[in-house]
Amino acid sequence: MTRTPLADVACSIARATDLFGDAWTALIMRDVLTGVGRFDDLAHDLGISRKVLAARLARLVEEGVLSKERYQERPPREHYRATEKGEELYPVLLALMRWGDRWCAGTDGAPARVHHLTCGRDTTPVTACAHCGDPLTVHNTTQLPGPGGHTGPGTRVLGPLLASRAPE
Amino acid sequence: MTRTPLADVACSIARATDLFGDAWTALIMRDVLTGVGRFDDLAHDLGISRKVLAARLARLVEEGVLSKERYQERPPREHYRATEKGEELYPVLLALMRWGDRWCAGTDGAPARVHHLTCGRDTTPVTACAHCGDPLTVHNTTQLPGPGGHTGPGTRVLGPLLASRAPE
DNA sequence: GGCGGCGGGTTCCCTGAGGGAACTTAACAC
DNA sequence: GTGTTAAGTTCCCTCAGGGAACCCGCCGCC
Repeated sequence: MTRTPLADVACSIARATDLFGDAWTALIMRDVLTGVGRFDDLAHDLGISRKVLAARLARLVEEGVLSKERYQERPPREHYRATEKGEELYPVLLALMRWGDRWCAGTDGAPARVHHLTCGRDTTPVTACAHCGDPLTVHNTTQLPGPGGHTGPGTRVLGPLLASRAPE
Repeated sequence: MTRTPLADVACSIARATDLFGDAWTALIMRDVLTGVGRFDDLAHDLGISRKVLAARLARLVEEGVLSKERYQERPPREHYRATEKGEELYPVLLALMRWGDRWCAGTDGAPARVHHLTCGRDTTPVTACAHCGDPLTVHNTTQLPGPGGHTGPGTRVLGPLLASRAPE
């Protein structure tokens, strides 16, 4: 299959997707970020093949998203924890969860609530502008080439194409 | 392969991942949301196999994320556009892009900038609490079972496990 | 001190999804 | 009637994922 390598494309979405665009990675990160860090727990909880789980974990450790730590010496036991790089995937999970809540929830509502400890309320994650705090949508934003947007052969920028929408 | 079906798991992340947890889907949505909607344009832009592109588009249309519209009659030409359900995937893309910018960008910076038309500035997407506007992180939130969190066999809730972190 | 169990993987085989490229159909355009 | 563009479809091949069995170090215990 030789999955098309996306990491070298000049698009942060592609680069992130190269790691994250796998059905299991998001769920592994969900579990690890919520405290499930042991191999067997992950395997049982996710229903993932142990082989694939081992491969995913190795990849995530290699990428610096997880770290493997020995939490007891005798007998030697290890678990996986999120690094800072891994913890910052949390907003991606929240965005996915929010979308799933809105569009995939059954009649009885969302399967889980997010409780914001700081303000003490159940909350809904909103993707907002860092400056003005307004929610960002397709319609009130546009993408422009950035400093790293070298447009060589085979590279792509998250296109500044919004203005030139396809013909009506 | 019979990819493990995740849509029936009681977790919105799993449900969203069932659709979105594929390397191509995120990139297709990126393109469609930025105005690339024609089959050939997508195929060239992404470098995706045409067979897989056709399958992905069919799936996305079936799921109600994209719609296929005829934009000219003679000769008949069609393109794909995001539905409301599809447009709401934008925050997920922004979160992915932000993460990629922070952790995968080269020395020359992010490949693209997000410009917020409403406030007129280049912005950084922040995942914030809908109530107080504070950024949400792993540390200031916890997950609790929601109304749809029926914990039958084979179902899972994004666990309320944060408090009971694995042993140190 | 041998036996069972647990945690954390690794190995095996099998299926089927993805890659690549060629082929197809339909509607013009010259 | 030859060429071009758009939008798929078909073919073959390889390799990643699923499933289940196997393995190894280190216990606890009787």
